[in-house]
Amino acid sequence: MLSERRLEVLRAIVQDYVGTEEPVGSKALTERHRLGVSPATVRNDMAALEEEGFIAQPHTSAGRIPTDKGYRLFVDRLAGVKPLSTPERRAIQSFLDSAVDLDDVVSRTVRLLAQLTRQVAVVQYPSLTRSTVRHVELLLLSPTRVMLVVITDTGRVEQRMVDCPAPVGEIALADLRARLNSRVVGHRFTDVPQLVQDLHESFEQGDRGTVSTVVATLLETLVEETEERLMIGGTANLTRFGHDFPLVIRPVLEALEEQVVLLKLLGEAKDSAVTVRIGHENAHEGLNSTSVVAVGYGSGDEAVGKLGVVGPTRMDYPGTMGAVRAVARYVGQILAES
Amino acid sequence: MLSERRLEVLRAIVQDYVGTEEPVGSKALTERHRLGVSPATVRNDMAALEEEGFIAQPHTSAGRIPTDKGYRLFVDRLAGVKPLSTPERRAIQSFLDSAVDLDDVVSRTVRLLAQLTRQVAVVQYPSLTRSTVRHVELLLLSPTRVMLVVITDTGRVEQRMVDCPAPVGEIALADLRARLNSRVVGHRFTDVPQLVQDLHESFEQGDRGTVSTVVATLLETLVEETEERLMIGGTANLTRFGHDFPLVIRPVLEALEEQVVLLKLLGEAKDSAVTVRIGHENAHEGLNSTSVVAVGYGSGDEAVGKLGVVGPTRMDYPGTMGAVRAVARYVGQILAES
DNA sequence: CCCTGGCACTCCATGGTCACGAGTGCCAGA
DNA sequence: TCTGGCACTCGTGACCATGGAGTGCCAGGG
Repeated sequence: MLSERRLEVLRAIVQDYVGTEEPVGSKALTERHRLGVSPATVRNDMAALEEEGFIAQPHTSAGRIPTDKGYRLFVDRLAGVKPLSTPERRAIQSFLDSAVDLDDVVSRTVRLLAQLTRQVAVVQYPSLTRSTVRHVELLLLSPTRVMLVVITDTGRVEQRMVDCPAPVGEIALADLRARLNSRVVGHRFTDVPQLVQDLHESFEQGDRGTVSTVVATLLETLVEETEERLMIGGTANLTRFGHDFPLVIRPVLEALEEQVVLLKLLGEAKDSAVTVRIGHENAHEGLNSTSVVAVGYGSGDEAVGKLGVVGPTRMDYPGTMGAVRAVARYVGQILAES
Repeated sequence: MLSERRLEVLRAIVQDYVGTEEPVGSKALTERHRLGVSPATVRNDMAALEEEGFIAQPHTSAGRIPTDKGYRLFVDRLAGVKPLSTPERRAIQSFLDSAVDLDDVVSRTVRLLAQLTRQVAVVQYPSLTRSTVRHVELLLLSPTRVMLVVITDTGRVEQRMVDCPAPVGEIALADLRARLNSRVVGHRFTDVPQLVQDLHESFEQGDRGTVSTVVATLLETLVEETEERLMIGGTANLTRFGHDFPLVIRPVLEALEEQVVLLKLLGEAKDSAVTVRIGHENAHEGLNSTSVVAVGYGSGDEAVGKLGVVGPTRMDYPGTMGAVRAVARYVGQILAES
């Protein structure tokens, strides 16, 4: 067990190192923090902390640097989440309020997060897996060409062209439209497949091909729509990684271009609380020297998406967590309103 | 006027420097290239080339490095466009052929360009300024809520919700739909505003508010749709910038995040021929140590969009130009087919 | 007139030495 | 259990010497 003071020393080390980006020694520590003990005592504490693996020295006779484990302890037990100032909150709100559509909300959120945290921001588009169908529309563009439009309860609209195997008339189409709607309206995307499974059976032989094609396209559209997309920004902040950054930055950039990796990363975050993954806690190798701070956002109690930032393990955790949490809240509000 | 041999020397310098990334001296040049003259002669030529501003030396008694002006001459007069190999072409084609929709085409193109050139790729979405309206659909979702759907001749579909100032009936809506279509179908986006200008006048007083709202939303949609968007990729290749890259990379990353800057950059490219902007020829300051190779792509003779790459001025121009040109061609083909 | 070999000069890069200072570990004493 | 003191370790930066690559210039030859 670590004594109270040793934890205090660890906290001081983390804070100083985050600020100066340089290994911190016992003397400097006692000068910058009111620990009430001498450097020699701090040295003993440091030795103990190193023994436990919370800090390390780059080389003998250099100051100490927090390890991933040290940051973990710091985040879990020593640091709170630093709330944003009132002006900051106001700025966030007004910036997000002026968004005109979903794309705009997401892109503004990314820029906001990047600017607030001075790190790389990642925002997942709101997931539609829980969306329901509000209306399905079919338009006859030519005898064998139908446009399929799906409207969701979130106000999102998707459309697709359908080439029919045989000419189709307005009347048959109206019939299909009506039956389709009566079956799927109000239901979740995920339930649609079984709801329309045997729809073609209730049609005449001649129209079955068309019905099947339309239904298939509808299912395709819904599946594709629930695919998760995301937006990133603030990559210029990667230059803040530190001196050795040429080596670090490449795998990070590569990881950032792999949407799959990022989605997995965000997916690991809990919905409700800010989740922090530090250094090697990240499964992806290229991100071993970065930390990911993420949280879910949503209009109600359920998260409809996640957002977060990627930065050096040496980051201001309380501030970053505060910013991420605040942005997630406001995004949730905005989405609930629209 | 520069003699033939001096141009040959410049070409050799550019080629060597691009390959080695180190200042090239007279002796090394004569060894690696069959110039048929001695180092001393080359030195004289170099002095002349330096006098004219085509090359420079980082410090006295170091080798020479091409200047922006030197690269310019190289691109204009000394280097051809290196065509891709047949396997490369085949790979491009099959990779692009498997794209399923427009977004996919663009994203595949970006990845392709980045991989082929090993540089940062930028692809502009096909512009819709020349598109025409194929069909306008209005759907009554609730008494005061109408969905507006616009279908373009390129198969693209856009939709928007309209909140009407007063309840509207199916009949009035059908009327509006018919008149709207008869006016705008087949016309270009840019012509639509004046075509629908006085449309509301032919409606009864009670419906005019709705008509105006719908028309306004239609115009909004078309304007927004013609807004230019783009996609970038391969930012990990920024690490190939060279030793001094920490200083160079930040402004480049910043510029890449500014869509406006990039659009302007691409906009400066000619439609039909591969355009190269070298170093300080780029208006944007952050890109003063980069070169931009861009070209328009299109399904017919007209360009519907542009694409290109951003890389260090020290780049393989013939190869890059070849790749950019080839990709643009195939993208044009793909778009023409769909 | 142009090319060539020779020569002196410049300057960067490399590597070695050295002193300094920050930081540590340990120990004896309060 | 804390503290002050002390010896020790190492990385850093300054300084210097050396080597080598490259240049500019000049005189001589085709």
